[in-house]
Amino acid sequence: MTSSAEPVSRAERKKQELRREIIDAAFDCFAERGYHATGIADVAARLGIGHGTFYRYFQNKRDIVDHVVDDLVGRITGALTAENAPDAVSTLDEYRAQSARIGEALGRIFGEDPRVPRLLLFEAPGIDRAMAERILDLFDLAAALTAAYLSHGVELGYLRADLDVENTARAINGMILGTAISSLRAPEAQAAQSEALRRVMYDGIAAR
Amino acid sequence: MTSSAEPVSRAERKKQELRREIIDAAFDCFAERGYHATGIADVAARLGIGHGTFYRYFQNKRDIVDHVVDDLVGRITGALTAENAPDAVSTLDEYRAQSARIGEALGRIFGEDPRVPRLLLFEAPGIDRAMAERILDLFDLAAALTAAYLSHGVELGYLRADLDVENTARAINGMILGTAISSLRAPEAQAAQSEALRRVMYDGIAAR
Amino acid sequence: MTSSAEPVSRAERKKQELRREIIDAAFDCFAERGYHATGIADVAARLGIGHGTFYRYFQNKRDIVDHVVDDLVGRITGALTAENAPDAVSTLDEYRAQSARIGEALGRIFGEDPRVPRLLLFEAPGIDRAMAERILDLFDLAAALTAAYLSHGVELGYLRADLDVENTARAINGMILGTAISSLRAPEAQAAQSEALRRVMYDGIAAR
Amino acid sequence: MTSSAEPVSRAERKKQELRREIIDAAFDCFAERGYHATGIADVAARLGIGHGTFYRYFQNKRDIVDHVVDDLVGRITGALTAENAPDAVSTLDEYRAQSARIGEALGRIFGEDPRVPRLLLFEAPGIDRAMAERILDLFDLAAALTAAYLSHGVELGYLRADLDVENTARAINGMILGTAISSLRAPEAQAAQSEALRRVMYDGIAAR
DNA sequence: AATGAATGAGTATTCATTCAT
DNA sequence: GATGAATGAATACTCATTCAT
Repeated sequence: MTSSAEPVSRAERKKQELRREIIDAAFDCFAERGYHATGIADVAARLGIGHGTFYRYFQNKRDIVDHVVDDLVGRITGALTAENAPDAVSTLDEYRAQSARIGEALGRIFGEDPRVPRLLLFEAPGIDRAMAERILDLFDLAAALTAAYLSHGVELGYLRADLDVENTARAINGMILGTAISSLRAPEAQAAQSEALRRVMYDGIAAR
Repeated sequence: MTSSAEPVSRAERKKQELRREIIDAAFDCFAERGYHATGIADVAARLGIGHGTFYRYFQNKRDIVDHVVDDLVGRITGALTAENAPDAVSTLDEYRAQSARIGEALGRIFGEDPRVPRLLLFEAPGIDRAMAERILDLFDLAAALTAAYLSHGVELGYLRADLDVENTARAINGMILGTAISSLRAPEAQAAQSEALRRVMYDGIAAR
Repeated sequence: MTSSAEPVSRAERKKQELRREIIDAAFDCFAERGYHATGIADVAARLGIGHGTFYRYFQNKRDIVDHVVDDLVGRITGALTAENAPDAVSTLDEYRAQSARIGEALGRIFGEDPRVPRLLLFEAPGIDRAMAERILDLFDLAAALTAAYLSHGVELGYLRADLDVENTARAINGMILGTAISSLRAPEAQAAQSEALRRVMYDGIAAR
Repeated sequence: MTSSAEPVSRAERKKQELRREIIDAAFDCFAERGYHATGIADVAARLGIGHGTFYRYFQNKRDIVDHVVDDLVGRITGALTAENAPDAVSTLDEYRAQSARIGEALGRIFGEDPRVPRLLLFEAPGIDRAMAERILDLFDLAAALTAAYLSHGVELGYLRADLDVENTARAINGMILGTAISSLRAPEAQAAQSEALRRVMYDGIAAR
């Protein structure tokens, strides 16, 4: 009765905790051994729980990977909202600072843990058509965000007035993607990569 | 014995032909239904051959996908060599023409048949670690080629002298990758994509 | 300790009540969805109790179905004893009246609720050998009762003196069985069925 | 080329043979251990084949039991057609002879191998609703046949003119059913059972 | 050389039962 | 006493691969 008013009892909290742990363990397994090579038993064993327990928390193997991706997508979109939302800045200085923050945030997410790009870019798309579509949705979402960001830059007069924001957004996201993939093999090159990306973006490659 | 000197007898030719057809059929299946969802029986059925026959031409399921990827890699590197090799040009005009040719060729390969990027980027990396490494190798190769191309551009004075060719190459390849992925959903936007890519590359996005 | 002498305390009564409800719920489930398709969780959910609670009242899934069958067998034998016991009548008129009463009673039990024949004839025998034997025991019991009834009829001079009571009893019970099964699909035909059964029984089908 | 005209090659014949053996083995298993207690592996092991082979011949476990039942139904209807068809006789003597033949045939099918009634009456109805319906269909079919047989008897003046053929048919079939069930425990009583059945049928049980 | 019948390793999933709370 | 979270034994089914014909 004391804490019955709170929406979460201790049992409920325990439950959410285990749910979280299962998602994490599944992420580990899928990223390390691959979705198809991972059995539910592997995920359960990693947590030291019975594999029947898994099915108390998730419908089936396909279900968990959706939640794993949800989780990653949440992390990424979290990095691109709030203070980093396209319209959260209004001066050039702020714009530049935001630009740097976004780069850093993405760099941290993708670069710190190579399992993130591995799962999202290498494992997920091959799971099935529905998942491939989810990843494409994610690219579309990212393109829309970047486009909004560019539009804002054009409005501020910071970027070229004739910029094709939509397609340029996709090109820039492609560069970020390339950085993420590079980081799978050469994590140490990430800073230089980001710098190169920024230079291409702002200055192009042509001699003046 | 009579014709053992000749590299290819009629039987041998037949054999090579079927081998080729199996690779193509496997490509079709893998790209359309996915590697794991495709059975050897599906590939054989598409050709109207017995599925036992498959094993007379390829070791196993894993073997064939390697050959499918070989085939695609060959097509891509083919587009980037000969007249499009990094050092095949020596004037700015040639350099620009080559640049356009490469863009066109890649656009054709990736854009004309969405199954190519789908297999190479969405299916292959998730098959297993070895295949993921192959795809990363492919990215490295592409980066090396692009870097050589950029170096040449710098030497010619066409590109910025302080260009970080290695990392810029990866950024540019990332943009190409982004274009290829975009083409999965919006093939009609490809031309505009390429144009945006080129403008970013040569001019950057900043207002002057 | 205080009321250990009394056979039923309030708690004990509660317990018996829930026990009864579990049996009924199990009967419902088994008859509607089938024994194998029914989970203990289904039975518990129907009562709104936790499925762990089930095991405080019954040993296991196999145990409960025994009790469900017990219950039905009790209902049936109840209809065939007391005033309907084979030797409860002594005149032809009483015999006839008893005959009608038995028919009515069985008709009510089997006909009113098709789940009774469904469980007893369709579900139970397939559960396992032991249960099949129980059902055969039930047939034997019914045959013995009917045989006693026929013997009595012979003694009263109401039935043919040369009647093979044992085997005729089984034949008659077979007809009742047939009626019960028919009622699964055509409950409305039950009265006509019973009439036809009686006519065959008493008059045969041959023209005179 | 020699025998390519024949619809069945040796391979095809082999295939049909194994198919037949699987049905028989499944019948054995289902009748002896029960449908649910029987695994596909059991059926395969009984034949000394790999259990994967089973799936080359039947869709799934549910599929095979349908074929087993088909087989039994075929045997039974076979006994009730041709010379035993309701309208295959035209004189009283023939009618009686046919009656005896049918009794004999059914007695042989049900009595010789107790696994037949066990599977059909004890196992099949509890498998699932669809199978229960099949069994009810079988009862309906049998009732229709018996009714036709009785109608014919009425026309011939052999049976009571006021006979309720439909319901009487079901009563009679019930007696046959009773005999079949009895034979599970007392196969030796079958002849006496049949005789009692016939006497009830033709003469009734009442004293004259 | 081609075939496809046979094979069985491998795996996702269910559900009766237990037991700590 | 009641609960339901945890468990893992059990099993149907798939499909890559082999090999006799």
